Amino acid sequence: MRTEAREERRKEIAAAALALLEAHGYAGTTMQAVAKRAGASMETLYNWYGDKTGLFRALVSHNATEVRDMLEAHAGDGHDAIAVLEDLGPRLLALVTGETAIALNRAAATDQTGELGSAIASAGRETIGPMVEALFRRANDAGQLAIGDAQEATEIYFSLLIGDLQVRRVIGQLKPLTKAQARKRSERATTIIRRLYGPA
Amino acid sequence: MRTEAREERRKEIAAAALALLEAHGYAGTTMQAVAKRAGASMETLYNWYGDKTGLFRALVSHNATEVRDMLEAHAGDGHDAIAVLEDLGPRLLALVTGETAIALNRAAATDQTGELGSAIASAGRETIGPMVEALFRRANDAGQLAIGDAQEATEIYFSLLIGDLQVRRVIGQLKPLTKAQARKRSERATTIIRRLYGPA
DNA sequence: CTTTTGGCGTAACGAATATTACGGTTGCCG
DNA sequence: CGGCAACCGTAATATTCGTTACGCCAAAAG
Repeated sequence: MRTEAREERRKEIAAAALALLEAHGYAGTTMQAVAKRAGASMETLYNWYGDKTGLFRALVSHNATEVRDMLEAHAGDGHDAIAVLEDLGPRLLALVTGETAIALNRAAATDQTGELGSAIASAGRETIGPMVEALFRRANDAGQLAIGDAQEATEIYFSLLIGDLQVRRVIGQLKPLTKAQARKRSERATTIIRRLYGPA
Repeated sequence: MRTEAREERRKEIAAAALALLEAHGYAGTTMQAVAKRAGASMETLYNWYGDKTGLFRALVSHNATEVRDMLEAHAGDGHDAIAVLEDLGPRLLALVTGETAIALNRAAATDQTGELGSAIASAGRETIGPMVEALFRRANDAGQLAIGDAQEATEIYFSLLIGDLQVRRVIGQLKPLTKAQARKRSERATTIIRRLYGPA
């Protein structure tokens, strides 16, 4: 199989596994079902991914790079860091509370090894975090905000933006946010950040 | 079996199930293991709880009332609502990020029916929430804080206090908080609340 | 064109476990 | 003092997957 076709097949398998994961959860997603839906064989699944955990680990990191690419495309380099933040907020919310992210978090919740959790965390903490932190630094340098500790500001911003939405989604107590809800919540977060760090 | 002894046995079963849940997760906790550890029979388990989900549903609501009682004992009626909040903060954090709560949330994450999630949410949203909301109202009436919308203030407070700690605990990416960490985080939340709502 | 590699579809294997069944025992109740 | 209802300990039962094995085919390699 040419590398190109193989890459294509990987995406098909990932898509199949993800769809099943979102629909039936980790335990409810069987290798057979993934194989059937992807039009792949069990042999391929096990040769490529080792075991079930490996398949979903690949899923998580695949998804993580997608998220990163998507965000970097919108991290913007405009002069107005706050405007970028206001654009980024609803986008981030949609991502972290979307079906895909929630399904992956649910899977990680049942994974005793913690590997899935690590993969998820590295996408969030180590990729998205620094991106927002850089934004705050720029806002500080531009005199838009007076930020002492950019890392703490980032933590506070995420707390305000996301809060407990993810857990509530994970335990099935919250429907996906509408665009309006996401925008409102994002606005609240930026408003508070402005009040906390706004220049005197 | 006398009602008293039966109540005792219920507690033993709950304790056994909870211990196993914390150690091995929902899927890893078998009914056999619960029976053995509790010194109960399978027959009793199924007669009393119906099925495995029923057992854990009972566990959640049992735990919820315990949490509520524990908090109500400390909700205090002192004049200084903020002082009460500062005492409550670390306690709340310890609860929601503790082994028990996290294990129950993990279980709810795998429960397709959403029943476990509902039980958890009703403990949080419908019990703890109003309790804190009342505190804010009192602080407002006492002139300590100038709060327009007590419900929104509560949401913001919880976001700042808890943030994404629970998800991170659930996916195994965070160890239980030390007392010092909990205190620090609680202080940050109250400080910000004061800056947002402090009287002019 | 022949060989070989990789992959498909399906079936078989084994282990795990939710749920049910049952014989024996204990303690309440009339 | 019997009888009965509840409960214990343990053993089936039946099903569900993760994982492995295999026969066949297509396409890449030489």
